[in-house]
Amino acid sequence: MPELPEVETVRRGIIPSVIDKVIEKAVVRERRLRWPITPVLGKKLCGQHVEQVDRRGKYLLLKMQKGTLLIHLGMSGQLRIVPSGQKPAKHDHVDIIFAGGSYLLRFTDPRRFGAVLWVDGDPLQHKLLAKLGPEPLGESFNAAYLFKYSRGRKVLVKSFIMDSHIVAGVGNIYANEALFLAGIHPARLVNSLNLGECHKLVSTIKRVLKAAINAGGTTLRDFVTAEGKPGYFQQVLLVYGRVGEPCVHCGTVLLEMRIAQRSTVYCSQCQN
DNA sequence: AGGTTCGCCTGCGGGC
DNA sequence: TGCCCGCAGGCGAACC
Repeated sequence: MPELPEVETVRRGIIPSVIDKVIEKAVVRERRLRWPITPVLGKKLCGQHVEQVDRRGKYLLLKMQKGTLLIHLGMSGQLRIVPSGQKPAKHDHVDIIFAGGSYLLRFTDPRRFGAVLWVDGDPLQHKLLAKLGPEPLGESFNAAYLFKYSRGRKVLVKSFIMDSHIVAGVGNIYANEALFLAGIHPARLVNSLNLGECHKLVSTIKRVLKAAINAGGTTLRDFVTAEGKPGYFQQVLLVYGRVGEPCVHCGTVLLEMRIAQRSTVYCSQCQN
């Protein structure tokens, strides 16, 4: 599952190949994604070129002259640059073909939780983006912000930091990791965090995301880069996927619980 | 309105 | 070997 660092890695990876390249056509083989791909996608893209590739949370924004292609990789999505001759495989749903190019941009997504949407006008006003919280790596996501918006909220801290309306793009893996590093139990009511704990949590969220981006988006088993290379898969995860194994800090066996139906791994000794 | 659960999907691993 | 089952989960929609 691509998390924010993986999406950022993809963004950086495709930039050199897509910027200023004129799009000849789009080939859509399967339009049933999270939302159906518009039948006019090809018409919208034809003759345009990508001016800029931005990211908002886990959404990629390919900005063109007449609008923006909004892409989400969902659980199993990939966005790769592949040679023009490469035949599409089973779950290769969309190809974006450049005029006279020797390669194309291919969207693949076995589970089809992802999305490929055309947006006319300002993409930030699009309903999927308009209500997103601040970027986790941005300055506006800070201790004061987390403290302020958590007051009076009766929700678990893990659910809170995974709420995209609070902060955009913190997924399950990094929520687990950040809470461990912050020494905060995932099932704490967010309202019970003091300002110091908010500070600690904000800084660990930023730290784990930055470290993963610097490592090239490597934490996921099935992640592939824009070049189609698998991630380096360094062992950087301290709690996620390590239930039953010893805590790297104190040696206590890590426990698992379900929070909002998502796997939550923590150290009962280090996280309070 | 805040909080919780649902549903969309396929691949994979384990049990038999 | 092959089938069945459960699990994985981002996130908007629907529900309470």
